[in-house]
Amino acid sequence: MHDLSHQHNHQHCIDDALLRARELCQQRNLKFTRIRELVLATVWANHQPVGAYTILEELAKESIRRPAPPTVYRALDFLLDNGLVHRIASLNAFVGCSDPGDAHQGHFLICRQCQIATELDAKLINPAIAAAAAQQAFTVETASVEVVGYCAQCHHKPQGESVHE
Amino acid sequence: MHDLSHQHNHQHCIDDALLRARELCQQRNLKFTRIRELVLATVWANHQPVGAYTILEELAKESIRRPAPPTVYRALDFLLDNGLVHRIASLNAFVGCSDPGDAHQGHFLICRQCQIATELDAKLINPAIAAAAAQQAFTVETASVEVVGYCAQCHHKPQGESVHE
DNA sequence: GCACTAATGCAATATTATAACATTATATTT
DNA sequence: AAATATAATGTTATAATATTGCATTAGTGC
Repeated sequence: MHDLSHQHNHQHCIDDALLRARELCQQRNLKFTRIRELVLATVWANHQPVGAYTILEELAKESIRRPAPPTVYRALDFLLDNGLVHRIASLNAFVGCSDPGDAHQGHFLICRQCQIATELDAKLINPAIAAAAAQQAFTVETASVEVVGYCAQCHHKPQGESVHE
Repeated sequence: MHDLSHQHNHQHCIDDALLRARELCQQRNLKFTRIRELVLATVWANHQPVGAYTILEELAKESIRRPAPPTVYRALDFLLDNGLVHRIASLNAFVGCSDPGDAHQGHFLICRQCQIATELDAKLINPAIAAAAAQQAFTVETASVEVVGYCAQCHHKPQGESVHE
């Protein structure tokens, strides 16, 4: 598990994520192109989920002509397909996967205040989902869990400091 | 629990949902207006989640001037606030709540083939979520679970032929 | 080089959702 | 009933998110 406390050497997260992505693509004979790398780096810029159009802004800074939305969405599709990022449907946003390679669904704790999305251990949740689904003879393909609340660092702090409200 | 088998008297679901909504609004001194009723009826037209703009089409059929999007979204907000419908973020769609009154989050099984969304028992899932969140000292406010797969009626059938259309 | 495929560029558009302000309906008080 | 207040709806415009379709470019194998 990674250090998700609010004061951590985040550059390490970014470097680590990019390195693992590079390795994973090499292993699978996939192309980790500049665009894909830039998009992944942007997603990993912090632990807050980031929207496609925010990523687009970042891409624009790095290129002469402003890229169009499909550029971002295609890169995101690639990263999603290869388990390098997760999409958080309730936020229409994307976040780096903390455990790529092992294909899995993202289950997230999302802090209302600092917006940090922490991937939670699927092993604790999936059995409960499997059991509940089995009750209805439902065959699970994918499952996503999105929990909203307050993280340990934020839940004692006053509300007003949030970007949200 | 309600009869969600594929051959059921669905008119009963609709009538029941509308009746309970009417009662709930009366109890809480809320106005169950024509628009809200129409929107709820559309959401309950079947067990498949329905998009806001599809609801808008239905509203258009019932009124002289075509309503604008805010009309639908405001009615949906009302219904969401009062636990009469749930929003399924991964589909940008809305589905009737099978247990209104008891304020709760929707946890859903969504069939890839027939698209029916079945609300699953939160009591089986929430403890697991609570436990996983507690591990990270995270305070849960709301949690949503969206499971995609094949329902009992569909999961042995060949792709492409749904029982209910 | 040539053919093939994957990736990207690019223009247009689709889909989902909200903001801001005007008007109408309902309820409450007088 | 008139006056006021509040909630609901109408209306216009626009924001935010995402996709389609087709052209072009880059890399790969022959």
